[in-house]
Amino acid sequence: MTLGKILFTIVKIESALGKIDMNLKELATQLGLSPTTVSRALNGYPEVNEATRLRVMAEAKRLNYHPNTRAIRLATGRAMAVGHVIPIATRHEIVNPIFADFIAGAGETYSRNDYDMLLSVVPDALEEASYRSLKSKGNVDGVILHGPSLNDPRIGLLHQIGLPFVVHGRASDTELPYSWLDVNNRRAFARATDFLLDLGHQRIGLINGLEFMDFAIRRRKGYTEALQARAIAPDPALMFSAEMTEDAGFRGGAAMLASAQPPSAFLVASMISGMGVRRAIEAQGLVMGRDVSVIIHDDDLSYLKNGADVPIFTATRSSVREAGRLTAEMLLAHIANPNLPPQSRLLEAELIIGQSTGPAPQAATRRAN
Amino acid sequence: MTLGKILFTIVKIESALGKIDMNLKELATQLGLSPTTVSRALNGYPEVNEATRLRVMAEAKRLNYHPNTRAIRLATGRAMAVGHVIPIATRHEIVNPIFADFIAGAGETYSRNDYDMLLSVVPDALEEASYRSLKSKGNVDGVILHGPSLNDPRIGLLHQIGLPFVVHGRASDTELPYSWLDVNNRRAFARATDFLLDLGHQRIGLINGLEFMDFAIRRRKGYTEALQARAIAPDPALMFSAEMTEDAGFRGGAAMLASAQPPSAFLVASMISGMGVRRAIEAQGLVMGRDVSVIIHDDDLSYLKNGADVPIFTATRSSVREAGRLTAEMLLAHIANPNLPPQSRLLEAELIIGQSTGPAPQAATRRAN
DNA sequence: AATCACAACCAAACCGCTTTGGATAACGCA
DNA sequence: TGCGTTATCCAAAGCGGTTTGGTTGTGATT
Repeated sequence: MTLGKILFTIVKIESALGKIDMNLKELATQLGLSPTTVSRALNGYPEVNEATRLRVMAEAKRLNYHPNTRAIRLATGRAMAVGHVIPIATRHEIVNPIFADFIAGAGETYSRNDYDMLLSVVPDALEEASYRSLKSKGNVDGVILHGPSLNDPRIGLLHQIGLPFVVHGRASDTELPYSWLDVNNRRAFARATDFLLDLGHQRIGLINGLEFMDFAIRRRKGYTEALQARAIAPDPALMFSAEMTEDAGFRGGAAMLASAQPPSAFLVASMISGMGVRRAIEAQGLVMGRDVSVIIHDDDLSYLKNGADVPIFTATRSSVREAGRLTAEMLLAHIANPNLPPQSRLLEAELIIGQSTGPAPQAATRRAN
Repeated sequence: MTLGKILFTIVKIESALGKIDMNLKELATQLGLSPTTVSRALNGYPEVNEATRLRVMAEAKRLNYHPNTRAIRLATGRAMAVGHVIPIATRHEIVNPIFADFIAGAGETYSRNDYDMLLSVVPDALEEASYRSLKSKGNVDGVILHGPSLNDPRIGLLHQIGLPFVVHGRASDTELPYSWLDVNNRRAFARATDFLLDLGHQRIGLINGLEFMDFAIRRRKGYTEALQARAIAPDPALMFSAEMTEDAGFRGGAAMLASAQPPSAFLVASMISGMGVRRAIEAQGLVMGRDVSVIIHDDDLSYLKNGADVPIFTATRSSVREAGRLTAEMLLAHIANPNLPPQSRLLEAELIIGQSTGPAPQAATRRAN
């Protein structure tokens, strides 16, 4: 018998002894009280003598009593859980680092409020069924909707099945009222564009996310509006849209740089695609920040910091983790009070100046003219 | 009244009418049967006439009956859920894209088996309490342990509280038996080192993950063993250990390249740190794959593909998403049969040849001698 | 014809908590 | 002294399923 096995056995015995799993009835018996009173004592109801309450709580702690969540849920009809449905396959972009950070933020809120977070990873085609079953089986009290598209059908669906929800982002063109939290993507990209224009850049490439996603639409709008405000006609050759991967960033950037009238600056949808754009710039033998400027949108991911003290990229920054925290709080408020009218919250991104931007080089300016 | 409000109202009314929420008893009454028989019919028990079963199932579908999960859980004592505890703050490296892909894979398995996935995001200090409450409150039937460290205390804890679990990775020096699934990190890095040595590289830098993590320890072991097998003494100046971020990859790579005896090749822990290393190489005016070779470990992340057809990086590749699927399957097997002895599974990484490696340049070879 | 096995179904207990609707005793006040 | 309050506590009925321990009717067996 190895040491491992011996330890294992000891642990087994210990845990067997300790496994008298306490329940309300047992605890009540031990205390010489009724389950009713014990339940009320523990849940802070007023009709319990304060001395009794203290005695109950002490005994509960001593006997290591923890109410069975399953029973509470059945009795109260609440799930004490929030769902996040993640469709995979075609919309796989959702399994991305941005999503991970959002989840981490939301999870913090749930933990603080004793809510569980349920993640459903389902094939695209089953997404609707997934929401329905979440509701009808009573698994969750509400959900957070991720990655809304232009006129997202899920909003109508959730309304219809009566499941409280908050959208992370917005869905343009949707008539139904709903709660949402979003970053002011339009303004962020307009400001970034303005910043580049102020530096003298005339040809600015847009490396956008997929443009059936609402946030990407708004970013393009901010970009084009800022250009038009200075009487510059947006050039379709300077607009690229794809998933926000390193590879896509590279391809989009490389294609534009190879064209007859290359841009002298880029506006990029994410840190990761920004790294691809940088690679494309360097592959041309150019230097980012000197020959070509880049501004990214920085979701302030915990593992993908935009540099330590000095940011690598000039960026429009907004913490997606914080967004997760706040969105979850909004949802919990709606769950606590179902009559709450739809709420919304628009976060502003801050413009961070890093090393990736500089005045438009003369050569580039000449080329542009 | 806006169109939105009208639509909203219509939807409200519709959903109010449709909300007769069916339950077992109701369904049984409609069918003229007892709840017992209906339950058995739906759950596939043999003591039900086949014709009756079909009638029950048809009626259940017609009336849109879905059993209440909370009730099932209470009645059966099973949670039908698996937990993943994610500590934040100091060990925040866990909220990383690799984790996200693992979760996506595990989630697929859960969905297929009608299990829920519970994510608990808790502050470091509360991690132990979190496991205990998951168990005592009966929220989950088992958990998956992430990111094991050298002699991970959580393994003893889970044994003690009697919660079924499977470890993603391994914990060296742990005496207790436990189930795990891991990539053969030692062999992967040994093979990669061999490959570089075969190309003539003599000085190979290691850009490793944090070395209190088990996988990082094994990778270093593979690296040093391969060197020693060719009578090359590992040089501490060529070993760097940090979180697997782009920035850390850059710093580690830059420092080594700036030294008196720079490496002609790097072995890097992840795609992301690899991108940092590439930046460091290019910052020196060198070309990756020609002047300096790089091999990364590629977790085959869905959003961070290592190039399209031709891999950017030569890499040791192993899909972490697939690992998630398999680990979850192992756990479900243990939950289904608690007497199952500990299982383990070691996945081999494949060596992918990309554009980031080439023969050691003469200059580098001379410098190394 | 009596017995038995078996197929098909059901009543009621149970899971562990919450909550409704009292019950009891002490207290306050006319 | 009598009665309404108030403070405490409790029995029992849910919540919506599963499961135990039957019951009933029918055809086969002897």
